[in-house]
Amino acid sequence: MSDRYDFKILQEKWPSRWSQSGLFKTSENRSKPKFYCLDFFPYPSGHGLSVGHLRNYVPTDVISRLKRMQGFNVLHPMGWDAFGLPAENYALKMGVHPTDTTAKNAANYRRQMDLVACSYDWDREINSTDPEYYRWTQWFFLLLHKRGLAYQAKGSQWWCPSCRTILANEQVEQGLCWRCESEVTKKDLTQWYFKITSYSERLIDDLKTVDWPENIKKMQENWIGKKIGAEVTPEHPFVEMLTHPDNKTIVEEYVADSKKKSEIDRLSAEKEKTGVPLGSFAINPFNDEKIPLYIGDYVLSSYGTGAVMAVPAHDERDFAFAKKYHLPIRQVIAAKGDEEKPFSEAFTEYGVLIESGEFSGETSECAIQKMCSWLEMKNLGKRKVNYKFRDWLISRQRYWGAPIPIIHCDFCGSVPVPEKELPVILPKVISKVDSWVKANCPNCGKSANRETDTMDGFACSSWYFLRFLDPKLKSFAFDREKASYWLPVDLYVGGAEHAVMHLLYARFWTKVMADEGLIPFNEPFARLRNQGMLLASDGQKMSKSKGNVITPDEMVEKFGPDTLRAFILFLGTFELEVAWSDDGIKGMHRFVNRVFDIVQEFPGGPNSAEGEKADELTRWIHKTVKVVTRDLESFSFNTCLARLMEFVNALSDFAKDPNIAETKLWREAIETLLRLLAPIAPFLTEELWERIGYKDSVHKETWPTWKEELLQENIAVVPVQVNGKLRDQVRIPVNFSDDDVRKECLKSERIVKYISGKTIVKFIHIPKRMVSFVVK
RNA sequence: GCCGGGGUGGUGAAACUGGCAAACACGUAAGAUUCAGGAUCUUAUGCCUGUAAUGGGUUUAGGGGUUCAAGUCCCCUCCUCGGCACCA
Repeated sequence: MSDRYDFKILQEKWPSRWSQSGLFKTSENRSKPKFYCLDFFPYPSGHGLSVGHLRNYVPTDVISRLKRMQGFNVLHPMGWDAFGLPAENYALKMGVHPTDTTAKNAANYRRQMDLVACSYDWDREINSTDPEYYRWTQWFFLLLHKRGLAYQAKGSQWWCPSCRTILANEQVEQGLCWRCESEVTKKDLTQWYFKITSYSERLIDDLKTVDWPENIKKMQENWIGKKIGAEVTPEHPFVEMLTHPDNKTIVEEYVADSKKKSEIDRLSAEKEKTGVPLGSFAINPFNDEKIPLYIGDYVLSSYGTGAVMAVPAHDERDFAFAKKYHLPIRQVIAAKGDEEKPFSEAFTEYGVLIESGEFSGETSECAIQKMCSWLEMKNLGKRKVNYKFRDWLISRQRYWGAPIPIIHCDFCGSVPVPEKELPVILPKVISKVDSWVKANCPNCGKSANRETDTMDGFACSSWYFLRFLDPKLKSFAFDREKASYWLPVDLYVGGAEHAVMHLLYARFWTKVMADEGLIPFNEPFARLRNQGMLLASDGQKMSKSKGNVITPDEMVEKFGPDTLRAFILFLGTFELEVAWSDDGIKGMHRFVNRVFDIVQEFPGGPNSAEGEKADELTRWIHKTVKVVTRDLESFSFNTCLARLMEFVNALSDFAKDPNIAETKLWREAIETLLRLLAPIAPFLTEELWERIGYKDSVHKETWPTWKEELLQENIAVVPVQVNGKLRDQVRIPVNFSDDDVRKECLKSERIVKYISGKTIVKFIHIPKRMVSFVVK
């Protein structure tokens, strides 16, 4: 047997043994506590995985392995969110059916995940494009429909010309399509929506109950955009109704004109605001004054009622508009104490009301409340909560998706496909096939047409975490009893780019399921963490077109899976973006080899170790167990590796001493090292575990624990400051009183040098940390 | 504009409730080994200064403050990345 670390031999040797013993199969042994560790549902792209993806999959794998060793029942599954455009476009271009591309790509992902030893339970692999999967996506559509949460409406919506489909609001980022980054335009179409807005309150409130990164919670909150104001009758001024006959022509021209302008122009904040008078007036209920009505392009039709009371003196946009059209600008709020100050631009801050009748003198905050109450009292209006949030548009004008299970009947309207007829299976051919579209109305039996739009892919990922519990179950989407055991997901890891898409949609579906009584929880993901992006060594994003992609395949070939895994963890702070380093991975390879050599060369012996050095090694063992455990649990993978490196550096020193290296204590040290390293470097540790004499797998070992009392030292080396400057380090027994410490410090010449001839004004002693003299 | 994250050596980064700034690596330099290259090992490495030692000074974007003590807390300014953006 080779006495060098040869990862290629280990890669041959171990995987078959592991799969034979079923090491990573999830057990349903309910006597253990459970841990559900999940990755975001990946789309298996034709490019395969890059090392960047491993920043997601390696940490979750390490945590899963840690939790297994800690005695948890771990569910760590993987599956494929495989509906989507690339496969469809590829099919159109190359004539290969998406089913085949999808299967091929998924198999490749799985091969690469195996390559880096991800310990998924592959018996639970799922694929959203499998009819046995999407039948349940369709079932959930029907559930939403039944509960009045799915509806059709015509409206102006985002259209991506490159993807040739409508998108939901969340899927447009800075005017660009989230997937292909094309500029989006608007289009009017009748579309299916899910009424996610009726869950706005709960989607905000329940954020308090989850352990998620603050910024993701904030993004969701901002996206929902709750705001309280007053709504004053009339509630909806339709343009035609309110247009005075004399102004009809110019208003119509204006509306036609605005429609021609591109979305980009209309959205620009700097653009000059335009509008035309309707020729009619509204009455301000507060002072009975006539207010001219205008139609303008800077008021959003989709927010609130689509009509606003302009306040030119206190809003920059209204100010600009009023100036342009010579409308009166009346100041009613002033800065406190500055009420007489002349006024030349919009004053948008809160202040004190002036010239506002009975409300004059009130602060803005109070006035808002009082004026709302005043309106409500007089029955002229009421407090109103508004949200920026829009309903989720789910129709996609694409082939490769889950068909919306609806039949359009001329007589009965849109009729849901009966549950027992699910799944509505996609036609084999990528085009509208008459024989597929034609169907009988489930209601009246007359001939009717199927809905040809498919569902947004985010529908598939809104419930997939339930399917893993029992992926082959025929009778329902998931096993309800298992759901109450396994869920919610204990740890969920993926990229921050899904902050307001997938994560919001999945939360919404979960709440609907809870309302239906299907599940006993309201939030699907208890703890969420986002990995940072991995850039190429040139600091740019890895992309095929730039030719800077690094694959796990080439790195495993060069350094093996253990080194690659450890390096991915060591590379940088988990949440932050970091650039790949070719030199860095060599350093990690050195470390892995050092571990191999030291364990191999010094397997320990029967002697017992005594004395100061033995105590020191004992402290090292316990301290390392403590910090490594803490670091893994807090996602500080980089410092975790640093601790393990320090430990190995220290062991290298200890090994030089035969009074240590041939003892049982040394044996304990290397066994502890192997256990701690097992989740990170599964091949290396398994091989060494065998070589030091164990028959069974290191991955079945229990996670080491530490004894707090064994990491205490009797003597602490404490820094001593004089007037804030470090002057010496003094060895102080930990049980010394403040006075003893003071005396001990004053024995140091280096300290006395700075104190002599002066008086000690203050003496501070923080045990084991710091001594500080203040002298004058 | 608003919201959120950042700014620490040549590089990636550490630093728990304020308590030795720069752990752990990479890189670099010198030495050992080697026919050579590579690999490995040892030592040094924030900056300035130096009488060379157990020396002195200085340093966490910039400025001010609180404190015996500040990367960490408070105030102001600058830069940067991400999200939202005519939401009245």
